[in-house]
Amino acid sequence: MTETRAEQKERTRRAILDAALELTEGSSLAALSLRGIAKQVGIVPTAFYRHFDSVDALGLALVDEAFVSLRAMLRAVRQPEAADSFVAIADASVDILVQHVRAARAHFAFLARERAAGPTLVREAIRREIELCEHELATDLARLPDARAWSAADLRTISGLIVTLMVDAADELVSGRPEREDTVAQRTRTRLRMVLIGALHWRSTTG
Amino acid sequence: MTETRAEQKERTRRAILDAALELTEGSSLAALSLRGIAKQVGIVPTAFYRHFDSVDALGLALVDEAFVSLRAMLRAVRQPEAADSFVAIADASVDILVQHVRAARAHFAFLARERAAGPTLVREAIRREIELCEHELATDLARLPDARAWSAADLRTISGLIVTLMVDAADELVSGRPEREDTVAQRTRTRLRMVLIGALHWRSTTG
DNA sequence: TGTACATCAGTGAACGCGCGTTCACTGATGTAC
DNA sequence: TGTACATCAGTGAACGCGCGTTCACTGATGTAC
Repeated sequence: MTETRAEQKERTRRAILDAALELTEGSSLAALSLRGIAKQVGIVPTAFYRHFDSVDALGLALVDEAFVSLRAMLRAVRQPEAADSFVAIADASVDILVQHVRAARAHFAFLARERAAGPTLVREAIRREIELCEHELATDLARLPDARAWSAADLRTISGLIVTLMVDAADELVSGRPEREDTVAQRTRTRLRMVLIGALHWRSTTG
Repeated sequence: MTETRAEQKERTRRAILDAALELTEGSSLAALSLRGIAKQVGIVPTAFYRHFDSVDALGLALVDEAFVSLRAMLRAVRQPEAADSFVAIADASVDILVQHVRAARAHFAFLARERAAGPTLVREAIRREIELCEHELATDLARLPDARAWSAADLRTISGLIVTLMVDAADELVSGRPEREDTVAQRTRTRLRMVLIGALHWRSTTG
């Protein structure tokens, strides 16, 4: 045999998750239909229950999966590297965002959608994840020598701004045509530069 | 009689639209159910057809309504007034945003949701409206004396940044608890200040 | 290697339910004289 | 003002459909000897 039963089962499970991600595009998690998924996968509706306890359980699995992709990106962004300036870090982060969104487009599209229109619990979970991200960025920024002039509140403002711009870029990347990728990346780099210039002149103009 | 037949009919139509907006919260336009609306309004499902041709037609009416609220806000923001600085304009714009979101919360919540998860046509319409908004802001900014140092591309970057931050603020206002209103407003004002400082130092550091 | 049995991914019929929409109706409101 | 008729917002029965989930089943894959 070329494929064990376990491998075949995993392949079907994967196909169900992929079909769910695909069908969710253009509507939402709440509108997912078991029978639609089954049709797309090429199994009978009842076979679904060999892989998930219910449609809700599938929804949870999708959320978990998408979060794995999101956290993988955050980890990559935080990877310590020889960064000599804010601008260099920002540019590198945009590259990492673009790469990860390209590699797991369906997951990021799912997150972008459910962040605005998902069930309350999912919305809150995504929001919490983004807040965590802001907090970690603030911590990372605080370690840089140029950051000494900033108060804790300044750091929160700056990291909040950066994360908002990155989330907006991710939204654009998943909702636009793939050929817009470079445009969005370039625009986001410019935006981040402008924000960083504002941040660096912050105290000198207000304090 | 205290109410004409026409007035009563309009009241029911209004009740259908309000019920639809309320039921759409937490899910999406695609998941709207005629029978759910009818139950909420207190009419029999078939009475719906005295007011709308179909459920799709109701969806279009909601989009139209929400756009009226959005455009009313944009008009208010552009109202020429004695604004002596970018910061004063920005602060005033945040106030107008907060007021309008408070007054038409359901409409803005609808737009925030459908922008990410609505039918493709609706998503594109909202996106176009936001782009138009960026373009108008760029035009307005170009008229200000301080803007002479900026190229057309700079103007687009700046207005894009500002609109992105305002849209994010609107998202926060409709999805957070109402008591967060002041926090969101204050944070947005601070963000806009930082961006404007970056914009004012833009050419001097890069050109 | 061959046989007898166990496992279990996928099948197909069936269930009760809510869906959008149609149709002929009712009876209060509105109008013409 | 009173009467006879028209309008039409809302009613209630009915339709065909897709939904999630249950159940007993089949038959290929896997295992024990």
